[in-house]
Amino acid sequence: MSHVRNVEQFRSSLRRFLHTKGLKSTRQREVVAESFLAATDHVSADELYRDISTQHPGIGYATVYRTLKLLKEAGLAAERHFGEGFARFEPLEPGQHHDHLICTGCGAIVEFENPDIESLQDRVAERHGFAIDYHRLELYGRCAKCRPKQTHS
Amino acid sequence: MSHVRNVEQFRSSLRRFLHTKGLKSTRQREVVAESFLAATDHVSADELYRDISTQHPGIGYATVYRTLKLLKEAGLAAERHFGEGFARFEPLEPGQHHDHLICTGCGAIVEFENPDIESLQDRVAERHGFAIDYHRLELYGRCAKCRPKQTHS
DNA sequence: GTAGCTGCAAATCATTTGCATAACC
DNA sequence: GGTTATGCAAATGATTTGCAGCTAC
Repeated sequence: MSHVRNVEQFRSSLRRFLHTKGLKSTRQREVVAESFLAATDHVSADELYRDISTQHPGIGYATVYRTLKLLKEAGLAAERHFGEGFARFEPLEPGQHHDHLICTGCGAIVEFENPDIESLQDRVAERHGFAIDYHRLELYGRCAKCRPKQTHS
Repeated sequence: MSHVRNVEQFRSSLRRFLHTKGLKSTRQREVVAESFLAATDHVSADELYRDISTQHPGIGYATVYRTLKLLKEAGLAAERHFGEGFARFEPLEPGQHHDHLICTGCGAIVEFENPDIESLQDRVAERHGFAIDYHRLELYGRCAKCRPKQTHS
């Protein structure tokens, strides 16, 4: 889903963000951003760090965390918590949003979008006087492969 | 919403659970369970510990955590993460479920239920071959009080 | 009795931060 | 050239665990 992405565009978005904020565009930040995009979606900071380490042993844990935080601020990454005790991150296509189906058997994560659900959410929020900025919807269950076979007996 | 609850029923559910598992019903576990029910919904372990401390200075942090874990296993408590860096817990009415509206201004948490959203979720899951066990839906935004006043200019 | 608990302190794990040095603009 | 970034190591904060003594069954 988010794999079809314009790397160049992502890179320049980041540069623009850094420039606007008076921050510097460094080799490390480019490397982290690049690896982040190249990685499977929903990497943890640790996974990303390890990925990077193989090619760039110099880059430290702290830099990975610091860069991920910047990417979030730039609106280029989203932080997710799937109840594993640590965070996972995914690249964000500007203006795009999706929710997740998580298989409690094999850990597979499937992304989906559903406008009908979203408009119902808006209606609920409105009813309570809220103005929604963002939301989180996760469905936990068993994927087709992990589903226990039907008991026919 | 979950404040109207039968304390006696909760207590006996816990006892039954402990007994089935060959675990013991102790004074501390009763105290923690009691305070948990008495507390405002969505307490953190820390808040609960402090609550308890005032009446029962002997009970330690570890016991609070351990009992909360038991309550989860017993299906009597749900653990929630609202992005604060720690967990919040709420008593669970058997078979009842609800979602949350969270104000990013004042931290207010409002519970809601919406069957229409739930059935759409089921349909989405089905389409992907998933069998849903549970889900999590959180809407983040500003409540009526915290909403910036409309800019009319 | 004895397996299962408790309380404390120490351990763990993810994430953050202080600081001296190094890199961008 | 001065400000901001990096990399390490140490700090933090939430949660867990080891262990010696205590308690329920």
